[in-house]
Amino acid sequence: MAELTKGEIKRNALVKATIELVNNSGFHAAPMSKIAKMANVSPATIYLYFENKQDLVNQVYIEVKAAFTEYAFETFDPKMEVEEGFEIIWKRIADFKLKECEEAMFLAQCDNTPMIDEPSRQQGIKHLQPLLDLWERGKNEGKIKPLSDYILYAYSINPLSFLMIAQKRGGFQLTEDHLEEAYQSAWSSIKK
Amino acid sequence: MAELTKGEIKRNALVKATIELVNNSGFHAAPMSKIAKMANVSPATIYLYFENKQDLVNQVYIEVKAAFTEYAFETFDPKMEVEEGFEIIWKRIADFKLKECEEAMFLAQCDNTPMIDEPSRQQGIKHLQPLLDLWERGKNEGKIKPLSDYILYAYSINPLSFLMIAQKRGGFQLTEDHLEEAYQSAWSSIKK
DNA sequence: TAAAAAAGAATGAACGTTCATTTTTGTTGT
DNA sequence: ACAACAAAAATGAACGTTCATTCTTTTTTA
Repeated sequence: MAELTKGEIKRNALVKATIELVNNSGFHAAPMSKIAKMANVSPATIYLYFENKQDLVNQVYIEVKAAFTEYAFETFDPKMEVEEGFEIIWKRIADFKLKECEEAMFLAQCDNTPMIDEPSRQQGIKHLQPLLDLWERGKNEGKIKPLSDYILYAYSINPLSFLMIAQKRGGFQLTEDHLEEAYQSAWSSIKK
Repeated sequence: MAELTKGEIKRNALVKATIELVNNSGFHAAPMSKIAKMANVSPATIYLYFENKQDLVNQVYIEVKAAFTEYAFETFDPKMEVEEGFEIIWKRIADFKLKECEEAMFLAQCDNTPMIDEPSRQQGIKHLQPLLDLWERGKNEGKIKPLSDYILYAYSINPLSFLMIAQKRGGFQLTEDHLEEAYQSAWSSIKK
């Protein structure tokens, strides 16, 4: 286990509390006082680690996004065949969205609102490069449709966000079978 | 043109102002005073038309959602063949998301945050029934994959939301060609 | 001219942030 | 090993502001 200083522990608690509260109530109903209480910390302590509320959510966003992409590419190797690489990345992303549901919900909310300021959002996008490179190669090898990265993402990766939210809100249970179906849909919409 | 009473005009201005402000700043930075100012109305006047702020966004959500689905199904007829029906609905939805960008952005934000309370959200879902019925028929006729409605929606309709936001945020221009490609991706991921 | 609609100013609560203190930590001299 | 103490971390209370909402008055409508 990594050695965590007392400060890091407190900071992590604040990050976790922010995610949980923003997920369940939204930015507008996640006051600093509640975040502090949930992290067992004084409101004033937050300002030892973050400049202000905006800085807090920006930093949480960047960190969660980084954790997400690190997880997504962990078992991927750029030397893999395009088909195998895509399947591995896709399934890691699916894993993350279903297992680290809180984090993924937070990202979805950030990506669909003006909650995060633009520089932080840009920062979050950079990490996706390995997937874009893989697609580039897939297009060159004639294995992937010659579409814009935005369209490829919209039809292969992004649907997972919708399914995750549907699952979280109830009324839909995403089983292993569903996952395999979803993967087939994803691949069939981008493969040549 | 429909005859609008003075009250209806004021109410519409409030709805429009709410959409614009929430889109650009988020719920947390869209105070009643600004909404009122943008609608050229006194803050107190808002309370003649809406109970409170939550009621305001709930009502806006329900109305925009209703306008969206009315537009989506306007040229659709349940007697159509499944393929034709789907294409027509899909393209109407695409139209709406690209032309009525403000309204569509607002819906995307509502659908991905706890901004709207649960009853209002349920209310908004109901309108999609014609599409679900079409899919049901498509499955029975062996034209559409026997997948959960959630997965069908995630892979055929929802990607449009992602593309719309990407377009709005810049860096991506959704041309007519792109649209046709997107439609083909949508159809190929749900057709049997 | 009465009723309805609208306005601006007022109100109290809640919020983000800061301040004055206290507590904890780590270092030094014995 | 430990007392003394300075620096850092953390706190609860307090501050000024902003917000949603209401109240009283004025304007518009019928």
